[in-house]
Amino acid sequence: MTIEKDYSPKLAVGEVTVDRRDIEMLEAIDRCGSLHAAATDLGRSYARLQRRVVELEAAVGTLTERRRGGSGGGGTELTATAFDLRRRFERHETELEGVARVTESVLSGTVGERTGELATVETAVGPVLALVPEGASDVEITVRSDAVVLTDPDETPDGNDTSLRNTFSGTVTALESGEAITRVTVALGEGVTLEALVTNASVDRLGLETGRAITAAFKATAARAIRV
Amino acid sequence: MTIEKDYSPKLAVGEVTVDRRDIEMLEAIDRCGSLHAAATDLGRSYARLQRRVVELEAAVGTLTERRRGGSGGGGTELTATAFDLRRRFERHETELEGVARVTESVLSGTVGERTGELATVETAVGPVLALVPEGASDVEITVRSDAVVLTDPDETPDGNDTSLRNTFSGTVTALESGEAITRVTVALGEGVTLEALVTNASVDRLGLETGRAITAAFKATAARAIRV
DNA sequence: CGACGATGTATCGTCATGGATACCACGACG
DNA sequence: CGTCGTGGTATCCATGACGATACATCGTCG
Repeated sequence: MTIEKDYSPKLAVGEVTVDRRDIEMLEAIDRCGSLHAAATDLGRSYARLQRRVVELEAAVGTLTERRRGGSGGGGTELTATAFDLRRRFERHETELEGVARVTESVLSGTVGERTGELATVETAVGPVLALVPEGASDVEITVRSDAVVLTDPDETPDGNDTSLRNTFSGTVTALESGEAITRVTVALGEGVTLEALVTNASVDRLGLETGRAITAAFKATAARAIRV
Repeated sequence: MTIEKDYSPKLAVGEVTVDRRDIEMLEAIDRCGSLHAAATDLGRSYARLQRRVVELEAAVGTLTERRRGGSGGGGTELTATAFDLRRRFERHETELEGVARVTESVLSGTVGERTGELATVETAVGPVLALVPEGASDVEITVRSDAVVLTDPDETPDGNDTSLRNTFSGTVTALESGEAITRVTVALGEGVTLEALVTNASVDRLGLETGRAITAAFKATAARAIRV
């Protein structure tokens, strides 16, 4: 049985929450030019659409200019606020989609020294600096594959001045190439692997191939732990 | 009116989708030792809980061992599958929470050369390699602040052999420090800024302060564009 | 000045979700 | 062998979301 990560993006504005359906409604209004046309286009009822627009505007501000009478009987157009809301929602949705589509690596360990929300976690492959929930002791750290940076071990100075706080030496064990992107599996030893999503250009530049020694790094702020 | 990013994590398993409420149900069963006790503890009805457990098990597999009769009248315990499902859900939830809590930077531009899902986007501060949806031309790129890596410009060789495909020179314009983490704002010029979430230790190591010249980098696979 | 097509608004019926209740089956233990 | 607290199942009802319908309002244009 395959389990797939799913999600539903929302924007919370005071009491109301804007969901995908609301955004689709705004898009239909923009596309059709009137609430009536948008309602029929979406297969929804005019009454609900109208009430929802009023609800949203009470929370977010003016989203539409609704005119009645006149040639064509009137119509409704979106305001800049509405377009802004839509862009904001789509950015949020895209980020969430990224989380759902990207693979993650899991590192198990126990929490050591802590400062604020950051803590050192002792794992099989050494200490990892990660965001750890309050009061946790045994944890699993998840690292998104699009947050893992690969570097040539020969070119990496030991005390490199970057904000990448977690670096590991490993060996490439698998490459899965797409049209522009390759998923690289790096074995860190002790049976622990880290996946990295890199461009095919990076694969060439770094000379990535099975067996190649490589350095994998990720930021502490991109590593999140859960209690286990 | 402040807009907050929200979300609801789900796991899709065939026809059924597991949501936060299901996980809370499993946790209550584990905590209370029986469906009846879990139902009263959650303020829900026994009947619904029981039916939901059956529904979930039809999709996911055996989640509980339910015994009736005996001393105490029986009881229900979770299986390893249930604990595994819970951990999986919580990892997913934590990743999504990361998206919602972290700030993002936005870069506007137009799409240039494309290979597969990757494309070069011309922005005010130069070309950016990002994941771009099919057929888009004018886009906004979002970059999560926990995906931005800061490096010392003096120590960064021009053709560094990393999988960080987007690097920019900039100046630190703001620092907002928490207990362990600092949000750094980097001005790239042309009014474009990039935010980076780094540990306080990195702030010290890199000598970050307002006015400091710095190099900001992020992976192409961590930059996602939306049509605009 | 009436027609038209849009915006507003109220009301009703339908459907899904979920609690409330009742009743049966089960099995160790006193 | 009855009691007790569990699991298992069916039925009823409240609630909310939403479509369907009906009707009033508005303002330009023929």
